[in-house]
Amino acid sequence: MTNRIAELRKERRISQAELADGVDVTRQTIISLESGRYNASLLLAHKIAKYFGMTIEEVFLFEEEGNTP
Amino acid sequence: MTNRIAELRKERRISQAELADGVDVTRQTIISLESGRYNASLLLAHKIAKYFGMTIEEVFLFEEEGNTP
DNA sequence: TTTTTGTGTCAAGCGAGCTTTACATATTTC
DNA sequence: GAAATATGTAAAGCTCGCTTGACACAAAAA
Repeated sequence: MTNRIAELRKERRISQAELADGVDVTRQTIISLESGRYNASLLLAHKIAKYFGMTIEEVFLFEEEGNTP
Repeated sequence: MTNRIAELRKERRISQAELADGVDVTRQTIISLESGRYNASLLLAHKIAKYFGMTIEEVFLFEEEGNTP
């Protein structure tokens, strides 16, 4: 799973600190999400999507993983 | 945050075990999600939504919580 | 009546998500 | 050149998401 957070943030010229503040987490958390260290929780994903005025599916990309039958 | 998992599951006459199998978690996890013991991870939320042929936003309901300014 | 199917509880354990604090470095601004 | 702004790393700590395994009970099927 990947996400478009850094991309969307730069498009809109928003700093990590600004976003972190807007969705009520620390800057560390934003860094970790952008660098793929771990995935957002469902709640945080929703807050971030809402912050950008998009749906979760538009911000977080689930490229058909877990297809190991 | 609430979800419509139990509702959707019953509509389609699917058992908890069947759903658990379909999204690759244990039955315990489904029970816990349905009873609101905790929230799904983003990845699991996506799998469940996909299982029902819906979006995350349609299955998981974020009723404007966290509005404590 | 016995067996099967579906739902639920309890408890221990591990890794993921997030926090806090502190430090490093590059770029801009004064 | 000094100060502010933006991004990044590292490590310790807590809670939450999910697992495993065992047991309980009700309703349907045999």
